[in-house]
Amino acid sequence: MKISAKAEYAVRAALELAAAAGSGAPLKAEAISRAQEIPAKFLESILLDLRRADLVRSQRGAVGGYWMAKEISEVTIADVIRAVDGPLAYVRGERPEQVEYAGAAEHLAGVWVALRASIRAVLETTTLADVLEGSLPDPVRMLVADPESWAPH
Amino acid sequence: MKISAKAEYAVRAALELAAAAGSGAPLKAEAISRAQEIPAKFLESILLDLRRADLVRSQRGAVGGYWMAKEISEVTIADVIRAVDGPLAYVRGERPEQVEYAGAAEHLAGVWVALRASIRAVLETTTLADVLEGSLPDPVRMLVADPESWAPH
DNA sequence: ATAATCCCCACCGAATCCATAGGAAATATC
DNA sequence: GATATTTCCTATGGATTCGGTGGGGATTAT
Repeated sequence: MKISAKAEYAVRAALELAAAAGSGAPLKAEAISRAQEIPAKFLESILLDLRRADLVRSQRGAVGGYWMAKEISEVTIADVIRAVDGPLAYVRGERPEQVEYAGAAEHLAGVWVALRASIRAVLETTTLADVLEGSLPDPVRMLVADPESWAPH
Repeated sequence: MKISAKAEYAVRAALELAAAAGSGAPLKAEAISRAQEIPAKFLESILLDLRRADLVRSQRGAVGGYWMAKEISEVTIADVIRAVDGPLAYVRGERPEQVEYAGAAEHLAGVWVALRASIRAVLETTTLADVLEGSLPDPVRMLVADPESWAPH
C-alpha cells in the first residue's frame, strides 16, 4: 500500500502543467524538473507515459514543451497514477475481483474489492483542478478535516 | 497500491486461526499451510511476525501450535497487515502527513491523507470475525454491494 | 531418550524501483 | 541550409524489496 515515487512525481508534474494551462505557451520538462525537484531524466520518462495515455501533448524544438491535453477539471489523480503505474490496486498480481479463496478466507475477496472501491472514491473524484485550488470534493474534504486522519495509527 | 503476498497470506492464516478459535487445541503451522496453500517456511516467518505483534500465541512441542491471542471480533484486517508489512500507507518512504509540497502541489498532502483515511475506513473496521461470518460492517458492505466496485476501471 | 514443533538467523534468485546515458527525430531561428 | 533546442526512444545499471528456502537450536509432551 504505497504510492511510488514515479506516481507521486507524475501527479506533481501534472499539477505544474495544470497550473500553466491557459498560459498559451508549452512548459519545458526542465522547468517542471526545477519547480518540483524531480530528476530530469526520470521526469522525461514520466512525461512520455502521460503523453502515451493522452493526458498531455507535446512539441519538440526550440519553443517546445508539454501541456495538458484535457480540461484540468476532467483529469483525476487516478488517471495520472494509472498512466504511469497501471491499475490502482491489485492483490498478488491479480485484480481484486479475480482472486478466489477457500475455507475460512471465503469472503476475503469482498474486503479487497471494498478496499479498492474506497481508494477509487478518493482518487477518481479528485481532479487536478481541485488540488490546484485546494478545494477538494466534499467527501474527501471531510476526511481531510478529521484530525484522526492525520494521526499515525 | 498493492497488497503484498505476505500481507495476503497473513490475513488468510489469521482467518484459519480465527476459525479454529474456541476449539481448545492449538493449530499447527503445517495445517494452516495445507488449508490455505501457503509455502510452509514462508508461513513460519509470517506467524512469527503475528506473534511478535501479540496477535497470536504459540506453544512448542508435540502438541504445540498457534492460536489467536485476542477476541477475533477485536482484531482488524489492518492489525494483521501492519504486523507483517508495517504502516498501511506511505508516500516515497514517508508517512502521508509528513511529506511537504511547494508551488502547484501545495495541497497534495491532503489527498494522500484522505487516501489513507479511506483505506483505514475499510481495513480498521473489518474484523476477522466479520470476514469469517461473511457479515462485513455496513459501510463496507455497501461498497461490496455496488456492482461498480467489481468492475475494472 | 525421542519425536514433534516452534524459534531464529542467514541466505538467495528474481523482480521491481529509481533512475541515467546516449543518440535520433522534430522544430524554430538565423 | 546550418544550427541550436527540445522532445522521443531504447538500453542499461545499481540498489532495494519481495518471495521463498535451509539448517540448526530451543522447548515441550510422551
